[in-house]
Amino acid sequence: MLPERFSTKDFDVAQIRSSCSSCSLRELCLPVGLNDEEVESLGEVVAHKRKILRGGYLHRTGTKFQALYAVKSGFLKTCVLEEDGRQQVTGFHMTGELLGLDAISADMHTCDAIALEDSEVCEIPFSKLEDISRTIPSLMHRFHKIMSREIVRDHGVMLLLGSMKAEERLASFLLNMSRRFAIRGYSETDFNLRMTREEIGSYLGLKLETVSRAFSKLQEEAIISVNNKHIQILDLERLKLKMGNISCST
Amino acid sequence: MLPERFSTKDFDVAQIRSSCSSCSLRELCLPVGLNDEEVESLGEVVAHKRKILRGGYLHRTGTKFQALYAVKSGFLKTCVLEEDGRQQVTGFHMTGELLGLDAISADMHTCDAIALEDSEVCEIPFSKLEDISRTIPSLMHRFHKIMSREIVRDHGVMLLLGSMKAEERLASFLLNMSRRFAIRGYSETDFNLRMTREEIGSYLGLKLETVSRAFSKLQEEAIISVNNKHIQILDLERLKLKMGNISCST
DNA sequence: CTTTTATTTTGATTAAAGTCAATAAAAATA
DNA sequence: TATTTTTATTGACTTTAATCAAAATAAAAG
Repeated sequence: MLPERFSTKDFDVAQIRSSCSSCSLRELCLPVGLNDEEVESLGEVVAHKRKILRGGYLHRTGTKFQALYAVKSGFLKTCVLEEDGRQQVTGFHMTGELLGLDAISADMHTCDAIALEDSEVCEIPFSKLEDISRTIPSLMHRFHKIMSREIVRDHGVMLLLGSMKAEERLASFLLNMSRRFAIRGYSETDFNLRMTREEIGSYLGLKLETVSRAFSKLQEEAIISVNNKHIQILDLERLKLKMGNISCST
Repeated sequence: MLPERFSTKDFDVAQIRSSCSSCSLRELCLPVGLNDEEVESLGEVVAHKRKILRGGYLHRTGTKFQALYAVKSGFLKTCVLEEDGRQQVTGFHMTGELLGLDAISADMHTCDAIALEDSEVCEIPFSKLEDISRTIPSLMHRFHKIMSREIVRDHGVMLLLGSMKAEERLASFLLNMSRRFAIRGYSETDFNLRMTREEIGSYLGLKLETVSRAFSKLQEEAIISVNNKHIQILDLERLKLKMGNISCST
């Protein structure tokens, strides 16, 4: 199901040192340049690995917060669900990304995290992470940057939801997916989406029919090619023009 | 311009100990229960105070990140501005709240912060905060909770922008304002908004005319009374019903 | 205090997206 | 493989909010 040009090269350094911190801690560790001793401390932090089958929950709203989760493989969505049935997908999460940051606030998860394909995560007990980050300032700083980046990302989504039209939103979404696949060594112009039109719609603040129509429109214009969940971007530049100069970092 | 029933009682403890950490550090310090020595360390952190006149910038997009800002008094908005002129108000900020969290990510401010009335902030140099939080774990944890809460708040705004109608959005906004005024000792049913209809609209993903119509609608229904920026909530319960069971914590 | 500028309200019209409905296609299950 | 269920597309129509425009009100500046 995954594209084929995936490379684990980036993770080799960590892989040699610690069994579980392999790709899961890429996000948190690699950019800070830890020494062997420091990485060893971290090895203790991420002792536990978890597999979640497609459709399964990594965590549910209201349950006690124990650990952050680093996505080792797979694809997940997070969504907030209100009593009245209103639902909003707040994010899609792929390899190397960190989940559970919202739960620190009230020691309780504020959203559901559901696997959109069989996935693996590493548990990072949060109290341990805080302990260790006291002795490794660069790790603490790195963690702060990750939290901050989530805030910046959310502000980008707010801009999208607050000021963009359906087609612009979809273009923005596709470019974001494209970039994130590219970072992980997959094709930036040819990929399979893991989520349904309804889930895309929820994330983009649109109904599934509107999402479907926007896909069809972009295909008519020969900007993308759509076969169900398989997307090919035929003209990256024109797709970027569609969203009108907005950066695709959301 | 501010409502009159304001009390500084909550801040007295800190005020005795350190001149500037008075109300500015309420958010960050008070709930962690620091001892005198710890508060003294913090006094060094928040040495610098700044006044911003109405319409003035606290910080601008793209400028180097140096410090977080704790609002000591006044009222500010933050907004992201795109090259094509698209603008989105990402938040309104009142006494005791912390600004600049988005800037940690790339060592650069990602939004403008503009005073909507004459305001005072305390600068909290971020590197110092990180240093000190190493020796005061409870402060570090408190800071993590604040960042996490910002993420939760943003998810709430995403839900609002993604799934609520104009009138529901405005009801949600008013209830949020009401709650935040109440926390600070002001009336929860009678207050002056500091922002224009256009700024409310930008925050809620609506045009100013739509915001105005929604105000008029709620007034017609005798749920609120509107006199320009002066709002009276006549029926808090019905206002809550308007937004359909969604919590007003955003 | 008067003039100018900015803000707010309201109406008429247009554009965009939602809703309802039918069909088709894909995926999951028996 | 056949059947059921889920997901996606498309059309017709409705609702919602945006746009355009004018007037009224409030705030700021001279």
